[in-house]
Amino acid sequence: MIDVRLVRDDPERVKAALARRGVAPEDVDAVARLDAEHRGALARQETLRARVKALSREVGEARRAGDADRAAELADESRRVGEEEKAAAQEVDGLAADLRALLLATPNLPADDAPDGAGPEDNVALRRWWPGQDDGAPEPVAAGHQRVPHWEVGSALGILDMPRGARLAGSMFPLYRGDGSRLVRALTSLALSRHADAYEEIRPPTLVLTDTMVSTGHLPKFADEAYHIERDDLWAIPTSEVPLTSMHRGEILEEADLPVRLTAVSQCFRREAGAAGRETRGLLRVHEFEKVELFAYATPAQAPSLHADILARAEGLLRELGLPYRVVDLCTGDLGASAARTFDLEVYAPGSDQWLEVSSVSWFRDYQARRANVRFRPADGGPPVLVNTLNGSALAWSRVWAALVEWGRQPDGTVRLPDALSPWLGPEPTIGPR
RNA sequence: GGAGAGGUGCCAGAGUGGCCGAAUGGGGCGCCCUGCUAAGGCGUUGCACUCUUACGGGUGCCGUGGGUUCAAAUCCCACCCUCUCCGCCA
Repeated sequence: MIDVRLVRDDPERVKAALARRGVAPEDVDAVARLDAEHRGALARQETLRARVKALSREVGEARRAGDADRAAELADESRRVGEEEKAAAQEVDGLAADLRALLLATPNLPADDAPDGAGPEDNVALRRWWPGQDDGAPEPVAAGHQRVPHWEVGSALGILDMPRGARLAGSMFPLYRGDGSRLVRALTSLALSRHADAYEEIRPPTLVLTDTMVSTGHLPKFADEAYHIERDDLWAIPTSEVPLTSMHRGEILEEADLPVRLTAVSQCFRREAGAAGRETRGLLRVHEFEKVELFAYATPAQAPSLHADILARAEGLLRELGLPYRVVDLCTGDLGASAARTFDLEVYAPGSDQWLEVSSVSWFRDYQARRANVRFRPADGGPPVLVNTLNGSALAWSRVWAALVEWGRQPDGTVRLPDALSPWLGPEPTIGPR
């Protein structure tokens, strides 16, 4: 949620910033108008309320003084004012709800240095990396034996069983088997151990309350994208960013304790409503996947270096895994609603012949913290200030799994995996036919 | 799931429907005293919204949400959470 005060004090700046991501200026005007109406109504209601309280106090005083007539008279007047106050309060509540709904639907202001653009086609590819690049190796060209999509490799080796996953849960719910399953586990272990130096490991709940989903901005706008368990009114998290953002919800942290750095592994659930066809084969797009997340609560001053740290760690893992990737700076038109700046990491998968998004590293400024009400008390003792939140995947395993299997496929059909996974899969890890 | 107890400020812990944003103690912070330390003395100690150029006001918050009342931490209802016992269970 953006700061309504900013709309109040500098509407032109908000309009200019939001125009970069396609929000009409009238929408900002509507917020400003509703805010003014709300405050006017609030002032009226509070004045009436103060009058009721003053009269009530006088009733008590008159009673104690033994003046029953005077007391009855004052009580009558207080009742009358109370009726007015009740009506005024209703108006205030209505306006407040409207204002909140509008603010929740308003996206974050993009960072000044986020590139302008209307959609994915305007994203800026910042850099590419591939194994051996530093030593002058040319960008790799996939050989014929690597041009086999992972769903074919997976079923040939018996490590990925999409048909049986579909039997259990419907399409787009993968079922990993044998070494395929071990590979997922190894990737999680690798990532968590790499982040353990600075990030506290968390195992959050996978099902959360509505408030928790609202804090990150996943509700109310993207309700169709999430699985909802109606009977208990719980939501399946689309990413552990959701529970991590709410971990300190409503708290006032000490500046000395910042940054708070967290890492978590969780299952992630996405309905992917409307998605079907070529883009969804195999593991390209699934309803459930496992992901290791990096997350930080920070002061505004700390935020940029943490954004860089999370990105560097995600890239570091891809380099260890030897997967060619590119870093994409999302343009204002493609930025998620809550984010001010986002870098996507995309891995090239030769068999699927696609760049696959395996991480999204975002800086939210105080947009999420305002919803979640997470603040810190400055070391100099001033009033509490909203924290900044940042997060990024490091990494999402379904697509990494796909890319590893495709790049690793040998002419004989076996799959050679990176040595970084040896601690969990043994020396020179290779997946052969069962 | 059943029975019982309880949820008050940073912590502990009082609280009769009006004089309670809340006693008291501890902690924190500031000052004083003491050569230093300990002890002691004095003071101070929430968050949010809102009005005002400012000084300074107003409103809300005693688990959450409703209700009763001229007036609610205090009475009523619902829900949530914690604890104890029982049941069930990986």
